[in-house]
Amino acid sequence: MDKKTNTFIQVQKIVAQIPKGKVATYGSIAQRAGIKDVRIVVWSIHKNKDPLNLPCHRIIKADGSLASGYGMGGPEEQRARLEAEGIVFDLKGKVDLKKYLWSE
DNA sequence: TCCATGACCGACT
DNA sequence: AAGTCGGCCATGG
Repeated sequence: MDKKTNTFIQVQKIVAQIPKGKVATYGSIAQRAGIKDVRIVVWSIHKNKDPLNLPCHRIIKADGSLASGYGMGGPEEQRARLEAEGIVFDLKGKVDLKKYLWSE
């Protein structure tokens, strides 16, 4: 419960604030969290055991493509969840970051 | 305590 | 255009 939780909370709080129908990239979250490395964000989410409070399916890569290694049934599961929220994928299987990227 | 790894991103060649 | 490398934070063995 020391600094590890501190960083964890940063990411958790930000991710939890992602509005429905929007997506965020690792880099954006890292920047918002004040972290200089996206790895911390990755670690926080990947190590997270509570996906209910952390919509990791809304987190994608900077290219607009879905993250790999999704441990919930594969990218198709993630895509289905995003589509259910109104996110549309192009023919390349990517998300239109210009429209769906969560920017405040 | 040191070494290696991680659901990534950006810049450079 | 595509491949390579560094970044710099935390975890696990």
